[in-house]
Amino acid sequence: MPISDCEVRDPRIRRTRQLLQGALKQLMDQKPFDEISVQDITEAATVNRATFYDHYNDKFALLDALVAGGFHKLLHERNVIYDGTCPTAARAIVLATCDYFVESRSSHSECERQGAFEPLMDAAIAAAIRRVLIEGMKKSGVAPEEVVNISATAASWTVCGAVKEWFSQADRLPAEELVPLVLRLILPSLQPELTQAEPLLHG
Amino acid sequence: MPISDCEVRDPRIRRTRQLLQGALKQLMDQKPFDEISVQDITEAATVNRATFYDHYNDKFALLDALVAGGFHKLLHERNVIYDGTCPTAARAIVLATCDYFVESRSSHSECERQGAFEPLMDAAIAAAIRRVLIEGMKKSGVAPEEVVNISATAASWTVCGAVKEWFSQADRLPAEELVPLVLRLILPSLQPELTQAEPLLHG
DNA sequence: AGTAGAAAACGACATGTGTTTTCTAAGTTA
DNA sequence: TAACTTAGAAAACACATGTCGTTTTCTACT
Repeated sequence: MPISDCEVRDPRIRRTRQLLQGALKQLMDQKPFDEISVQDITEAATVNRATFYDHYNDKFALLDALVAGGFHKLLHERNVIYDGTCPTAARAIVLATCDYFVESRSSHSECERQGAFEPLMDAAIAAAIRRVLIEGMKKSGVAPEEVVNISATAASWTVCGAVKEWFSQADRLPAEELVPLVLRLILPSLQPELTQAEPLLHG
Repeated sequence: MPISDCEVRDPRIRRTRQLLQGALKQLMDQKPFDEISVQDITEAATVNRATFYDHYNDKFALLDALVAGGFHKLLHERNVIYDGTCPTAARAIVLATCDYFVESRSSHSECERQGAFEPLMDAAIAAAIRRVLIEGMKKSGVAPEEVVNISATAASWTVCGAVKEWFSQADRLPAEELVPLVLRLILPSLQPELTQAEPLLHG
């Protein structure tokens, strides 16, 4: 049964997970995710196959951890700290998402034929964005928690969906031009205090 | 090699796929998706296991077809035809999404422990919503195609994400109260013509 | 420094996967 | 209706998956 990733003291655990994630990362540069077996991963990681299952339920869980960790690290490197209001941070988040898509999908050999790969990547990225947004929105405390959660979730999915669509387009705009478009889409989510104020819709 | 689902003449093919989808649907009322094997499905469907692979690459593809088909049918039953502007249709889409989550997740025995199940469901639902939105927005032709695609994708993900979060909450609001909240979130996506007009953001 | 408790390695096992080949039965076209 | 065409059944194959005990190794704490 896998143990939570945060606050792992034992260096062996950190080491093993590092090896597994590194192995998956490396293998994904060579072949698509659904052609990679757990065996391949554990061999490349020089770890016993059974050990894999002490840490992750399946290779999807490993992918999830890899993407979430990588994206979160990317945000951290850029000092992205969302404070609940500032559009600069929102802008940085969108740009980071663009970069992450470009980086991690162009390398991951060719287009994935099918399977559960893309949805999982997307969900992991959205979850990472969501965490950052919720953290920031809670600090500014402009709305009740349920509304914050819904708003942050919606915003994270909006960013992820928009960037995904942008990335899928043959001759896509420069990322800088996508940003204001996306920012406008998520603005209402990031300002939940206005939500109940304006009677924008009728019937 | 699977054949496209639309425009299938041969009744044998329709029958087999119907059986497979029905079997999966039925099995998911009994146990979680990741405990269901292709064998289980084909046995319940009285179809040979090899035949399964003539139609779907794996059980994830079958799930995708099931969800996409089911949700699209739900929208159609309610005569949801998005015309590109009308909030009534948007409202109906949100409500339908709520209902679909409630119906299909509460029955699917317990919470799924892990795996790629939820992301796939979500992606399939979002894709179905996206199709409806794009169809409608293209008719009204208020924006260039790339912008329509990005907007529709973002909106569909927003709806799906918000409803998912709403559904995950312990004591959730009534769906009717969620609707205006979500509508406000997706309004900018549904009105892409305003996108370049207002200088809402600076810095 | 020594020890209790943990995590890792290992081999083995039952089951599931995806594909291939051959054969039959059913649908489609003329 | 007959000839053509193709879906599906059945069985077998190599390989992957997930799980179990057991043994070994290492960490963390006294």
